[in-house]
Amino acid sequence: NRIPPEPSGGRNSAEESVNGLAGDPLASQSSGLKPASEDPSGGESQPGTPLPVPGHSGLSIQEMVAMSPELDTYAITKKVKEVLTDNNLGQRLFGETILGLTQGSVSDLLARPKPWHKLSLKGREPFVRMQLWLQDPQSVEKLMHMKRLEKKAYMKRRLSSLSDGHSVDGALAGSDYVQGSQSPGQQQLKKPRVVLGPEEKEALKKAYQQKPYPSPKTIEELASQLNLKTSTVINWFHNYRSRIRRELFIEEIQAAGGVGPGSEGGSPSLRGSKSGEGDSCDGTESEGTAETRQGLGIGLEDHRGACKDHDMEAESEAGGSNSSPTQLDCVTSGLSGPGSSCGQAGLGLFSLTEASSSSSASSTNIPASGPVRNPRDNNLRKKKAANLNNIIHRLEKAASKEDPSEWEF
DNA sequence: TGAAAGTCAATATC
DNA sequence: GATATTGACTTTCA
Repeated sequence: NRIPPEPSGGRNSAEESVNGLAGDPLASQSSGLKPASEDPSGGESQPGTPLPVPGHSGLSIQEMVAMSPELDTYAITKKVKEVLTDNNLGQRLFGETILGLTQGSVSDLLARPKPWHKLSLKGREPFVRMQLWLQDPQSVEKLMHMKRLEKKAYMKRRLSSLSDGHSVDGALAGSDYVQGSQSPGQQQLKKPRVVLGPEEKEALKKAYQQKPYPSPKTIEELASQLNLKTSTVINWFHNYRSRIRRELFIEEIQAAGGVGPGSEGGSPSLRGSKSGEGDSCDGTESEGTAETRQGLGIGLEDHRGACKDHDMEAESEAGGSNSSPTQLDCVTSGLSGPGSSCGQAGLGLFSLTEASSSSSASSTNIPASGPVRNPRDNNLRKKKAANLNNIIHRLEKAASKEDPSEWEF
């Protein structure tokens, strides 16, 4: 992975920023800006653990990551978002200058940080960088300075392009900063981005519910039925599994009562029909997650194991009957409604696959009687029902096997 | 070696 | 214009 080019020709790569945190020549100007971290040691929601400053300690960022104590990734991202918002600093500038990441990555990282213990060394690096940045009393000043430099450079380009009779965009397009170092010829060779339609996504999600780890044969079939490349289907499954897992981490933190986004009502899993529509691998939703799992003693690793088990079950079931359509038929035909023989695989007592994709409580099959509940309660109920489904399904599976050694939990 | 993790960058959305 | 999403790809890990 490369570090993005420098925006304005200045010394602002992430590496330099980190290594230069202690000794940056930028003068501290009193501007009334909210300091990045008035209390580096951290208040209740503050990123807590102060790190040694690389410039002083002589450590590389990798060494610092390796030596770093456990950091509260949620508190760090929360604080970073706060500082960026308060000072009107963009994710792009922050990402490219401080983290060496692109805007999209920064957005993702800030919105869905993974817990420290789930991160690899490489994954921890941005959080260490953020922590260092927060610790730096001049962090905001430096970034503001960078912003000014960028603006200056932009104005300069605009002026010169105007005098040359070229558009600014044209001038920008020719720079590394905007387009990278590709020549126009290379740009034309670029593959167009595949954008999956809602039907395709729906079919893939249904397929995922039945087989989170599809066999190559299933992938082939899915690809041909959806008219996609097999690599697209493979990528989709990789990405979906990965993103579902991340949603689960968020939920786990929330359930643990941490500083997670839930404390502000911003759980990604509850964002309506976007990424929150994620399903867990065994026919339930991602919402059937930590809270419930913890209560029932099912951890994430167990959950993942269940995915594979379920996959194998689905695999054997799919090819096992001649009298009913295969699961794949059901997935791609969209005929899994009531009365159809489709849509039953992987479901327990409550049918949550389709209905609970909506954030509306009434869309679940959970009885609506009783006192009016707030959305949080409904979500909890959905989670519990979904998890119950999962357990019941596996119990049923287990019970259907004569040899106890074949029971799968 | 396959799956997960991490990231880019095009595109969508606000 | 800034931020969010997501398909594709590379790197890391078990």
